[in-house]
Amino acid sequence: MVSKREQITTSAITFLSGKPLASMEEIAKAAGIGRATLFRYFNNRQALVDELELECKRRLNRAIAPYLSLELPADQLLYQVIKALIPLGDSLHFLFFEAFNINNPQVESAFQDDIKIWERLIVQLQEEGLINSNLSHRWIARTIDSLVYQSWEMMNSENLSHAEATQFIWRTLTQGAIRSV
Amino acid sequence: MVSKREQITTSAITFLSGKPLASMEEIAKAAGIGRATLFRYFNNRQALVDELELECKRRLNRAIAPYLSLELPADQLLYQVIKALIPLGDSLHFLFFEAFNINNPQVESAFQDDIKIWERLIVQLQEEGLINSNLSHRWIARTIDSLVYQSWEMMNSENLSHAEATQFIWRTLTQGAIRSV
DNA sequence: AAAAAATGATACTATCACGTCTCATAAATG
DNA sequence: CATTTATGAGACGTGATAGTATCATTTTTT
Repeated sequence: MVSKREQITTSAITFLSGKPLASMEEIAKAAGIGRATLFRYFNNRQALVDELELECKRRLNRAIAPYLSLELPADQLLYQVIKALIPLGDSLHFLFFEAFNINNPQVESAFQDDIKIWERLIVQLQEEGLINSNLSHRWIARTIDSLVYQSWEMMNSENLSHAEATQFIWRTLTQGAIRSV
Repeated sequence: MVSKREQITTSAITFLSGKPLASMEEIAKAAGIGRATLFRYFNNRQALVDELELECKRRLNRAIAPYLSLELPADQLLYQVIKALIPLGDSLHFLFFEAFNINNPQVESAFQDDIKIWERLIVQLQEEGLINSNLSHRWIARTIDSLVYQSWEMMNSENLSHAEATQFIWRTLTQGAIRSV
């Protein structure tokens, strides 16, 4: 039994991930409710967006939490995390687009924890000698982000399956995409 | 001697790549002209955006044209193309953002040629046995796009140099970013 | 210097989306 | 069945922006 507020949230994340600049009326319509009702649940657009960002964060945390406690080797951990993120394309796409304008400091601070988890994972990879030492931490972190993001778009527009997406990302990360002579 | 129209175009591409939703007034101000003058050069926003997209396309073509005629091995060709694209971050970033809403069919068809050039390059790579055969053409094309795009953002926000960007992209493409045990 | 063209400022209209409010109706609750 | 609550439709005011039009001023041309 999900609350109506949760229904709206879920619908809005999906809808906004496809049309980030949609009006409140469009968001309401996509959720199957009237515009007035949407404003009854969320005082204004900012309140809605804040809520959506936090919900996305919760989803990401929930998806990867099981693996963080397993004490896996860093590369296996990374593989599991990527695999777990793939089905969360909506949330990730929404966050990527919204990342520019996270205004609410409360929301922003909530994401600091996740950034730390991410950094810790990269450092762990480095300590186990698994990072291509020619590349910087930041580059690697962003490359992973980019590939996950790209997967979502291709899963939407060019029927790429979850399984393929996971494999493509992993192969690209560990083997590269092309061979140089 | 560049025309005023070209000055405006250049300024607008740079400005919009940083603030894609800027108003006409902001675009005018960034170009150092009045809003009215901006509307004298471009009848409406759509006309401006169309022009900017075509200008970006011209820049990309101009940058890579020299290498297309050289009959290089595909991997060297790709390397040169990527290297040539790096300084065009503004144009690429603008196009990435605008890619969603290319409405003008005339503009859209103009980009078909480039897509073909891109596809041809990937096919050439494949024929020379340089593609990781576990990955699809589309995946590889998009991965390259993503990495170039990512470079632009990092060159802007985290003082990544052109040279580093080129090397990071190439290493990531040919070696991957991490090693798996 | 005189004429012509380009420009900036400003006012104006139209549109669109946000956010508020009211009211009639539907749904849930007792 | 009666009451309360939730909802949808729509009116309304507000503010931002697109696009048009005017006019004084600057710049360019001749």
